[in-house]
Amino acid sequence: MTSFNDEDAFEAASLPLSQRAMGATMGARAAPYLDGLNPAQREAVETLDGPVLMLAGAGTGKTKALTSRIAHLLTTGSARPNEILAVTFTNKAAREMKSRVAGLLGEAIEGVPWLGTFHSICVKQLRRHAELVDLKSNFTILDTDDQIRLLKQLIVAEGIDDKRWPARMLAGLIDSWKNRAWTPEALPASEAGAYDHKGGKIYAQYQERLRTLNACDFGDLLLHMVTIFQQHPDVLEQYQRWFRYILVDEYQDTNVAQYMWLRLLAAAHKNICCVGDDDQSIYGWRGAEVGNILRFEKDFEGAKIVKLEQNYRSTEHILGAASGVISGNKGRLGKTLFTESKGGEKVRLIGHWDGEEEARWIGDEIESMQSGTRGMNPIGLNQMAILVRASHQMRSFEDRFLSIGLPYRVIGGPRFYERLEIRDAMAYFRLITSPSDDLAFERIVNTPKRGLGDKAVQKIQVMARSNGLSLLDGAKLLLETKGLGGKGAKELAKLVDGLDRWGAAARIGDMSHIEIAEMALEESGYTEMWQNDKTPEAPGRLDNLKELVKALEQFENLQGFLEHIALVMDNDTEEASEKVSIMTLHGSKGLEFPAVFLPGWEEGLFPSQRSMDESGVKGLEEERRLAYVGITRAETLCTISFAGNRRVYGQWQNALPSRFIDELPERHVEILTPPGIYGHQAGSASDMLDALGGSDLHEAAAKANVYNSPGWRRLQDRQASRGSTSSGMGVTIEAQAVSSFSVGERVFHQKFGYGEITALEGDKLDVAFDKAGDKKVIGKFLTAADSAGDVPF
DNA sequence: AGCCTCCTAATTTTT
DNA sequence: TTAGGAGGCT
Repeated sequence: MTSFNDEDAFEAASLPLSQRAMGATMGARAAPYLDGLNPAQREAVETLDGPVLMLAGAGTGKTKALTSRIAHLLTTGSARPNEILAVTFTNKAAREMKSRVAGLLGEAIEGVPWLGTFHSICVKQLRRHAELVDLKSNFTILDTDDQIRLLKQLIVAEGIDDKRWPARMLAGLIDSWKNRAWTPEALPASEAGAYDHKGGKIYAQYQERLRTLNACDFGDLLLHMVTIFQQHPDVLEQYQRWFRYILVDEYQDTNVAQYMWLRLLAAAHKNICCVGDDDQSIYGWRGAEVGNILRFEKDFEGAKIVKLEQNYRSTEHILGAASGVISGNKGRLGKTLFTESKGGEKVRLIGHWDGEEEARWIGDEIESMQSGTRGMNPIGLNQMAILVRASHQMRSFEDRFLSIGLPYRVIGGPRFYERLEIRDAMAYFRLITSPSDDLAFERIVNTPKRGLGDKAVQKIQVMARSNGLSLLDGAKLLLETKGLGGKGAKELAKLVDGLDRWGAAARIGDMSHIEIAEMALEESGYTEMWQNDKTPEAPGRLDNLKELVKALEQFENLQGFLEHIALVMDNDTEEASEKVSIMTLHGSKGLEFPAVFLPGWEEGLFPSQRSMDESGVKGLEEERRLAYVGITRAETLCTISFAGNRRVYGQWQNALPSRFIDELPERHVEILTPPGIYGHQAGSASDMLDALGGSDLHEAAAKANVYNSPGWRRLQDRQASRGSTSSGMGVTIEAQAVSSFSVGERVFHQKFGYGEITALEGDKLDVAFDKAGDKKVIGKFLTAADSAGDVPF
């Protein structure tokens, strides 16, 4: 089949009428993707030239628009496949786009667009131009583990107490510097002083080490390409000519380095189409700059802004609730989602006594929804999700679901390729393909145990360094010079010999890479190590190793496998069985479920206290966007809940309902009454108390405290005044919580725990905390503690 | 070298 | 509460 382009259209015009009619039909069939688009989507798809910002709210069909745009570029002949660059953040998104583009085009187009993650595309580029940043094109990509081990060596060498200054912390810092496109030379002095005044220095050393190791970390992939583009205009021009049209997904998540890379590439032709939603920017803590999307019009003059606001996912109540919450943020680009679907259930809101009860209630609710006893059609478990703010919240659900036998799946746990045994195995593979991979050598030299402890490894390192050799070669030399004795020497010789043989086998090629991998794992004693391991995880690890070997089948050789795996660490195995999904709010972005539960909406937990402490209003706004993302995951049923008491790090703490609850527009919310003894009618706080009867005094007092909390009272008031047209949702948490404290009063602080007020200065208070000592804190972060909350029970 | 015990710290996570 | 790391003991 031929492709459709301008010439075909031109030819069609000169054809006899009958054939012209046929051509027209074919034309229509060639662009069926345009038919299913609404006017806004269509505009975003058809505006091919110049900068376009597609502001796509949740559930407004942005992937559809994006893929249709690619199809349109191709079918109109505006671009050949390899002239299109489409970038995503995750491999999953890239896969999805690839398959959808293929679906739209059928067989019509030959060739493939450059479609991939920022990192995978940068790797391709960097392998081509590695020498420009003093690397060889076969550089290895370090994972976080390698990175931290390397940093730790530098930190120790620098004489820093790595307990006070953990390597992780520096790894995070360096990462954030790279996200902002700061090379060691460009690092602002204000930043270089971080990490015990040595941050900048160690950063430079680290980069130097990477160069000698012929390695990169993830941040480098982008940063090196930006450097190359800036220093070698000829290279940049080549890519500018090559990629005539650029598309970017999730633009609100781009960091500075990614932004610079994009700007450089688009600088000549400005044919860049960025798709994103400022309201769904939830990765600021990882370097994403909402500013990038907010500034688009200034960055690209004459940019066309298209807003996709028609939502195809959720009911009007769900959208109304989400819109209400997000409207509390300042400086938004501003979109208003609407839907043509009317009716549906309101967002349900329910308070619980504690986290366990919340889990119990949600479990029951899921079961009744599943069986259809809720007066609705039964909903399958696959159609339901529980979205939490922090992963430790998952635990109460897992406990509960295990005990009632409700099948669930946790999404976003530790990933396959990050598991210990997989990384060990891959370190063996790395050494087989590149014997000078020192980090891999360090990792497995004593795994399984070979009697090669710190002392032996140090000897190898000294030998290698003083002779300018890799660790493996250093080890060989050490053996030759008899620098190591006894059992260690014998074992090391065995390992070195093994690595030589496996490596040779891989080069000769009369064994498949799968056989070589199996041989290495077998002869090194690695498999045996787990077979002899009596811990309960061992069988699982052996299974994983088998799975790893199986994964090799899809690759030509070990090298190809390793290169692929460095960037594609995900492993979503689409499971068919019916299970409720439990995941974090972050993990839920981009997904949708008919029924969604949003538990744990409590001040301090959500919005997260830490976020607010560290990033102030910016942090709070990001939390609010997280709330918006959560609500908009739901198609038909959204249930928000909070608990008055929660065990945090073993200590019972009480909490107020989240301020986000106040921000839900009341006409879209239905307030449910908690079940059990608290459930007798829509009672007042005192009814609630009465219902408690003469149980344990502490407990009763604690309950009284919860149900007298401003948040709970507000809920009660709201329930009482339902139907009234008052729009104001009442005073915010801050306004209420800044109530007057007095010296000597017992208070509670989310971070510091319980304490006693020792002095007052306006809204700042001196508090002597039981655990955290004397602190000066702002009143709004404190709540009054009664004796009840004080006593763990 | 390996096991055991004590101490500390504790969001969100992709590549 | 609990998990992971570090340091100490055998």
